[in-house]
Amino acid sequence: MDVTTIIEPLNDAQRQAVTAPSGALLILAGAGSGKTRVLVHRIAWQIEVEGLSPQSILAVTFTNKAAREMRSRIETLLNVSAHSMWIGTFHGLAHRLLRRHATEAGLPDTFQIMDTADQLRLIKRVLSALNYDEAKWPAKQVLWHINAQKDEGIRARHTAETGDIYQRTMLKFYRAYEDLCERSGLVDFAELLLRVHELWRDNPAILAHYQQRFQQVHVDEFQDTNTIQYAWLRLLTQDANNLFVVGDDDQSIYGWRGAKIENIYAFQRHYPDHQVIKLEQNYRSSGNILTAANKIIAHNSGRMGKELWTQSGIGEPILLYVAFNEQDEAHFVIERIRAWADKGGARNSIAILYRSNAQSRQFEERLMQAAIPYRVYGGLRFFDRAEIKTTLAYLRLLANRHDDASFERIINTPTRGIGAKALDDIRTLAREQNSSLWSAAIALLQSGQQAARAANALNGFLLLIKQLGDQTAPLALCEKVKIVIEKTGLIAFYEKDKDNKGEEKVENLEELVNAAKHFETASLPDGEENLTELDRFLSHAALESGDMQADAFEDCVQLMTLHSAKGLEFKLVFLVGLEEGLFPSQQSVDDIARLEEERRLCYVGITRAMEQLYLTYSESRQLYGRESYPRPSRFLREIPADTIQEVRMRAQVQRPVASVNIPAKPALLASINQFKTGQKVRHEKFGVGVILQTEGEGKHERVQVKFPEGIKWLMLSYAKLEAV
DNA sequence: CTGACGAACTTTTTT
DNA sequence: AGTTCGTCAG
Repeated sequence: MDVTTIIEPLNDAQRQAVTAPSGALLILAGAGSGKTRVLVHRIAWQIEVEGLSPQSILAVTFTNKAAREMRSRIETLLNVSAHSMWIGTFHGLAHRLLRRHATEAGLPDTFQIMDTADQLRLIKRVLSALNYDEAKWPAKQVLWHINAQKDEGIRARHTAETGDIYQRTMLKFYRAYEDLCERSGLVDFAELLLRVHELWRDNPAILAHYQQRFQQVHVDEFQDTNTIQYAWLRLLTQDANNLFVVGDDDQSIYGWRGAKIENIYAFQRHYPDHQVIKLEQNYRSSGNILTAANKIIAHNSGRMGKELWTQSGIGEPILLYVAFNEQDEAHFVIERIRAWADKGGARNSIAILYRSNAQSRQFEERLMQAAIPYRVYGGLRFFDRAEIKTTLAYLRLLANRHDDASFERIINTPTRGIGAKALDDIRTLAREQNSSLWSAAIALLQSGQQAARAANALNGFLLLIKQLGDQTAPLALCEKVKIVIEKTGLIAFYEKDKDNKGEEKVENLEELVNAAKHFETASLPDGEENLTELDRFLSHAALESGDMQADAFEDCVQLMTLHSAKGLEFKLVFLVGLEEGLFPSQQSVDDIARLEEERRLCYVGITRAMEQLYLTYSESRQLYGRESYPRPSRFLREIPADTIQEVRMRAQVQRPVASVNIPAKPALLASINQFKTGQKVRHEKFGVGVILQTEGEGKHERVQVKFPEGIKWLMLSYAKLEAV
């Protein structure tokens, strides 16, 4: 293979990164600077030029999608199968390692992975078993606490029984939860990572084996790694310094779920001989967009420092639209989308980006009205759907009778007359004899203490599972699935459910059979040879919740949160709802660290745009059922004026009734002389109040008024205020 | 076990 | 406002 294919398409900085000698490398890759390309070409370089064998390559990503993309791009570039390379997510790779070394890691061979919903179910069980009131100890909070501990590498046994009641109680939950997981053979997502860390830490021989095997370790989105993930990487590479990480401190937007930007600084301390290479040339956006992005992010402190630039010229100005209300905002956006499409622009090159999911509705309604096809990201994924999870729970119980999370899920789904009472008895007995629910159910039935009807129902369930087990044992995976959905009555259950969703669920179940069939042929066991096909399928389902299929290739306008937009690019981007309290979100405004994360989110949003960026905000917005009059986002002020142009549109939407008869001019005049701090005013809805402060001018002038029911910001040109 | 009513919420999401 | 979740009666 010709080496020029690898280095020819690269710019200087990229080439420097790709061809750097082995060692600790930190690639600071700005948005749109070709970071995946660098990663892919680096790996190709190591194989083709440095002569590394594909087996000695490890590449870690955060999402399955990123892993797939990297693998396929390497295959395209090298024109060989990348099968023998370890490319995957942290969780996927951890899973693989644990399957290989289950015994050393202290896990049963057939351990299964549970997702967050399963985990929550188990925690609820722990809480009720320990007799704690869920109102006072919300399961969600306990889950969060346990995961946070695991992400920091802390086990229950590492924590001393000191501290306040809260700490001690949480510790108690943590301990009980660990016991339950152990007994059920279940492992949550955080546990996968923690276990591998412990496996390597406590088994020098195993660690040495992998240290030797993986001559080069590559990490994508390094700024998103949490404590345990970084600790994992360090164990693997600390002696050889063979760690190649790519990341962007300015695009760290997952601090709230444990990601540590500090890992970037820690990297520089831990690998003293490291080299830093910055990728600052941007191949995505026009000059104005980059200028705005650079200026905004410059307001953050403690950055590594990076300035994006482009050869492609200034481009169109960024356009700002100030809407009366959220309907007007949506209307404006849809008009511009229509204009873009009329000029022949593809709809799937358009994105509407918002801070919170709730904002999508206005846009969906308008798009629907305008008959423009659209797609909202972030819905339920395939393996997360209730009917799918239920079927999987049956399969899991077939694979392992002591899987309590699954047992609970299906014991009465579809309903078979096993009510809360019976389930409670089973739980109590399980607790008393310290056994799984399955064993307890058998014991309960044998004790003969139940009412005839309850005993009958329970017997029916146990029998069903036993029969299914016997019947499906010799069958192929997809036949197993087929039998399960038929014999359990799930199909019949959903067919009866005419509430317009039943039909879809039946289709999904059939799709699951398909997925199983596909899995039989597609999956090559590796590191999982000792597992049954069913076990492997179940792990696959847990680790890969499955992108939403279909629609993806249709020519649709894309609607998504700023978080889901990371890594994507669109010719035309609408960044909407730029208002204080929304973006930055209310919860972030009085904490500098969180505010800076919001700013990075804004940076991410802006840098999604290739050709045209629209920013919008609304002067009034319905929020939690109340009318609010938010101030424009501070981020707007951080964008240089010469890159922005305000769009004036004639009102095509009715103004709110309260303001329809107020001509703009008089309101403006009135605002100059009439209202001052300390003055009393009357509002038709809020009553009499006192002005606390004023701000802005002309159409944008607003006053803060203290009313009996609270303090409000009011837009003078819309709120009908009378002097008292 | 279903359905209805009322209370309590309400940033972001992957594995 | 709209949704979800838990409790209560039937």
